[in-house]
Amino acid sequence: MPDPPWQPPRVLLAVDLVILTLREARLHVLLVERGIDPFLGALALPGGFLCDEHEDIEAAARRELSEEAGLPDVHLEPLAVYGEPGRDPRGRVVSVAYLAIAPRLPEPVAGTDAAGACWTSVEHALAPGTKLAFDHRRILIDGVERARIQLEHTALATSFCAETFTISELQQVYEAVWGVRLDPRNFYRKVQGTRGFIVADGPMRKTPNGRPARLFRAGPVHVLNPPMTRP
Amino acid sequence: MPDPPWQPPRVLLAVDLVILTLREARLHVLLVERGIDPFLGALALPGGFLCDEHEDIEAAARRELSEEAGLPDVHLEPLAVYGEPGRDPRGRVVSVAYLAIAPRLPEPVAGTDAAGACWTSVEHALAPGTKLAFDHRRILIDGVERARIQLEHTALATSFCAETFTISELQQVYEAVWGVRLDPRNFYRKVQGTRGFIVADGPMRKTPNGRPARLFRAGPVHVLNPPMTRP
DNA sequence: AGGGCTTCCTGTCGATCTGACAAAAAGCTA
DNA sequence: TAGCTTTTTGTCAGATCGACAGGAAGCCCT
Repeated sequence: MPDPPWQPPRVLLAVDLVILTLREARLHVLLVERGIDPFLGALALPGGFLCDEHEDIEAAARRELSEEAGLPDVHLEPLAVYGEPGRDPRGRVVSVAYLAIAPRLPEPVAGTDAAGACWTSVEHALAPGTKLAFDHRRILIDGVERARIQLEHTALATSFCAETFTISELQQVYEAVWGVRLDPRNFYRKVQGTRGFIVADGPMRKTPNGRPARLFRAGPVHVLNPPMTRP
Repeated sequence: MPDPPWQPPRVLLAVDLVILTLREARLHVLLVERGIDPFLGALALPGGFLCDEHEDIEAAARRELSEEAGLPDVHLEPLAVYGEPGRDPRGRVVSVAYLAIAPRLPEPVAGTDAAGACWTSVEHALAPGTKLAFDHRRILIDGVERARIQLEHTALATSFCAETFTISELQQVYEAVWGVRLDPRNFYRKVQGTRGFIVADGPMRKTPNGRPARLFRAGPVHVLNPPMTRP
């Protein structure tokens, strides 16, 4: 059968980043104001196209992470693919979304490439009145839900914290991401009972207000056994 | 700044399917023998390129599911993206993998498009001597692991069963996918205690051997609360 | 008909985990 | 030193889980 040389279609490949952090005990996401044509001026997740045909997708995500947010070394994991035909008016664009978790940072962002990059509370970013470019609202919802699930089964929460942290700081991570209040005593017992989750960091202490707290750092294990269960 | 009209690179988009079922109480995956150039004659997961630029990715997965396996209506969910630059010798191919679960079928496959499609036990497909095309070994490993996790938290196990099933049939699903032996009495108690997982299907019974068993069908809920825990 | 076999279903029991508290310990401030 | 805050250590009842006993309900065989 002399088939005509049918060629499969080619698509544009993009990466989008859901970069989450904690600011003032609330979950925030990094949004940029778009400076080019589609959705110009609207808020969007950081991201961009593959720079050349030989660039690895995760490498592209790390490049955007560094270019647009100045965050070289943070937790990064694939989230999902978004390739609905009509999602980008420029043509067929398939986007690979990544979830990135950054510890609390002093100033919004420094040395960025995008016009205006700013931390926005997830509550505000997902409020009915806020418009996000493309299907970034859906991507953000999926990213937050993924973070919530990962907090249950993995040690992701330590990625929100600095190198050393107290147990109540870790608890604030869970409370902010899950959007619930937890009992400090039960949380203390649970976290201490999950071997390998956190390890004591010398007898050092810290003095915010009240009794000084012990300092810990991330433990060796990544999957929590038993898992943390949200109410 | 007069930027030269830089164009982002275009890539080929493919879908690959990890289609799992149960045969003789063991987990099987559908593999096809490749009939064209790269990895000709080798075993591979069913899949193919997007047929045109406007086809939805999940629609393409359903199309392949129907063309190569003759399975129109089965559980289908996105698995992951595989886009490493060197994974396909023909050029830059990014593949979206899907996980499909089919109930036990009488004959291997009927009315297929691919040359030789056959159910292979996952144990054999992942044995050290078996070679799979591209990075399909990695995709299969990820698919099986995903199925194991989904069995814990969702009612996916009912997708392996016929419309009505006994509790011990459901238990065989868990044992085959998890690769463990479970206590029938504790399994019975656990499944019955998870409300919405399975619902009784009349007082009907079945007679394989031994005392007749009650028949059930899939319940309304998809996420299990509490989850099933593997040992 | 009755014994033996298989599988299904119902319970029991101790160990463990969880959620809701009490209360002591250790700092600061007034 | 009293009062306040936050951390840390316990306590205790209820829920859950793994291991097991044993009855119930069919079949097969003699």
